[in-house]
Amino acid sequence: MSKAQATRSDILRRAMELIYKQGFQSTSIDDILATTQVTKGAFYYHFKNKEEMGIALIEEAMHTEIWPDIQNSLSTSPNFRDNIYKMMDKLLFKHPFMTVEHGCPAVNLIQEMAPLNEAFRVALKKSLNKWERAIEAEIMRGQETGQLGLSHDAKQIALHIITLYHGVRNMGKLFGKPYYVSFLREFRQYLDSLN
Amino acid sequence: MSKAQATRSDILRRAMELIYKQGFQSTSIDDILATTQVTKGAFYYHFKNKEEMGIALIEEAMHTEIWPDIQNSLSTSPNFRDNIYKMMDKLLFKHPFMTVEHGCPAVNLIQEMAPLNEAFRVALKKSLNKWERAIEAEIMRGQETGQLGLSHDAKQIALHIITLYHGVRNMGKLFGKPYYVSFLREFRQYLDSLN
DNA sequence: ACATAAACATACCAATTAGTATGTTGCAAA
DNA sequence: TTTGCAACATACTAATTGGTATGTTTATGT
Repeated sequence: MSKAQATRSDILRRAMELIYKQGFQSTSIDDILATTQVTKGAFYYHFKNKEEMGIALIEEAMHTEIWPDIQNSLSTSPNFRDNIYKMMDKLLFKHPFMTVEHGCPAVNLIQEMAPLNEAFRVALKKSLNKWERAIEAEIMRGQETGQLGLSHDAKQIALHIITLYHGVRNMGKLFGKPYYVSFLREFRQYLDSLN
Repeated sequence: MSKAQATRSDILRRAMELIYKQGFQSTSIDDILATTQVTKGAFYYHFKNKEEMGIALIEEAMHTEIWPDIQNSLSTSPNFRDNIYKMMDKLLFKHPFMTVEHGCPAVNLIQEMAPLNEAFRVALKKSLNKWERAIEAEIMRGQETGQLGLSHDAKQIALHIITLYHGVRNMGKLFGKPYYVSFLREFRQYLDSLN
């Protein structure tokens, strides 16, 4: 990685941390620069403006942070229910920097920015669609191997699972980690109720 | 209502609108004043600071906006499933100022402010607990009338329903009203799967 | 009618904001 | 070695921010 690429990556990493904790609009560029070796000139060399940096964040950082957990879970065991459950468990409990307190950066950004900025909405939707298709594929694999009836709509279930993830990430902010635990129980029951 | 109370109420109503659409941190006091007949002196006569106004918003406006929909649905029909379904339907489709685009003000505020401000977290949690208990009571009524097995944990189900509401409000920001429709179908199935 | 406090109105301030203008440095090709 | 551009660095600006200081008006009890 060239020095310039490293600078760009430093900006994005630090921006990710701060935006995750404070929100996009409330994180100033000076905030990001203050805790980095980067100056304002460097920032505006790499990004046209704050918005473009946010979009880059979604497309790059987001992708390298959350996607691995998903791919490490799905299609690993023959039982599709176990895989989806493991995916949820990993996202909620095993991620290196996501906390119950601050939730999930993708969920947060959707909440904050989707209504305000079309470019954000498109980038976030694209990112979520990828996840949805991965879950959908796992469910269809379950159907093909006879673990799940063909009458179920795989896409609808996939979206429902993502909806649950969004919900639990928000509820966790109020009720803390114990709610994650009780949610996972309910989630397991939901998966088993699909027959 | 005295003139002073009307002023205070004007501030809160307009603040609600703006905070709902832009978020708490990104709504400035000048924003609120600009579209009201209220001056800064009046604002700071009624509220110590922006934070205190936000707390008042949660406790008052929130309560008069969302609570009626809940009480108008629960305990109206003998079938507890119908009532809970109706509550969800009303909240999602029938509310006078909530839109799919901007979601639910309570959900938004939890997302944004719960990790940043303890007073907000407490006020929001209190507000949500009230809702949770109302749903829980409805479920227990269902158990007492033999519509639902006693082995179910009413509180856990109530929290799960609220989790779903949080999730769908967020997902709606990306996928629009059609997703609400498909979610409601899935929600009906979930309610019926509880036996 | 008048005192007194409640309910405002206006002018201001220091800090912060996104963004720009104008530099400088370092390295790679000629 | 010099030229040229990529990759920064520094200093600045106009606008916006939450909050305050210091007034004026309005209602209300006596």
